[in-house]
Amino acid sequence: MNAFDVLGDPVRRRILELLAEGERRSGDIVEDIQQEFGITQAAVSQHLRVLRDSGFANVKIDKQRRIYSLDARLLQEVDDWLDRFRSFWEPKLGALETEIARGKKTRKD
Amino acid sequence: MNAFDVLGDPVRRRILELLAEGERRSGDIVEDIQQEFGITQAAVSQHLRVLRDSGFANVKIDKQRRIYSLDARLLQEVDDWLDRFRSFWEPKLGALETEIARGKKTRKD
DNA sequence: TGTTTATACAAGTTTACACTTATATAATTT
DNA sequence: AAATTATATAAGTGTAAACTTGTATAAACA
Repeated sequence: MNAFDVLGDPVRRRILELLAEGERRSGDIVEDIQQEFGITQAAVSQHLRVLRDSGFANVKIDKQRRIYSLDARLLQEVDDWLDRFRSFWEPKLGALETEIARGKKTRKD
Repeated sequence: MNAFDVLGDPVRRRILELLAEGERRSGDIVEDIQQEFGITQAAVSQHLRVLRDSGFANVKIDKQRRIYSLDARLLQEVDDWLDRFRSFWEPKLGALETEIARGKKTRKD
């Protein structure tokens, strides 16, 4: 599943938003998502699997808990893809200004 | 179809990339996409429809030609959504610097 | 040790969507 | 006017994916 397909699902986007605030136990995520979307624990778990498999999230096992955290690399790739469209909405800046400001990886880090 | 779902398809992403370079006739797009993806004219036309309907593209009729152009607003929305994740890859900047550089619509323009 | 808690996985169902071929519509050319 | 070109639409099909219910696994607790 490509990054955009993963992001296509509102539940997964919400999970990523939650993870943007920090690590979270699977159960907590399940709770939040059930509140908002009314789906089962199994369904949430499957979304978490997609996020793991696609590279958007990492898991740490702590006894019988699973601690999920965000892996932002694919989101950054999305951000990079958007570069070619930015001229449509960003004011034109000097090259240096832009580079400084956007923290562009001039050297692929 | 939400913005991310629209972007989930590689053919549609490619069409948007083409449109980022400027307006294009349907037929030209069809040609390019057929080269790259080997799908029929009908399939490309359907993708163009999705792009129209979802708000990613506008069409101008010129005799029997359809001239497609990019509507970047939804892409900007995606960009805005990414804001909450940027701290994961962007160096921390002063607030003013950031605002200047990213062309933030502090005043909804 | 038996029950509960935390989580994942399996199997089945439904629906959406990315295609295909075939056809429609309208402008253009011969 | 007939044939061709440019494009869209219609109808049908296969597949993927988002769910469901039910079960497995492993740790925690009583």
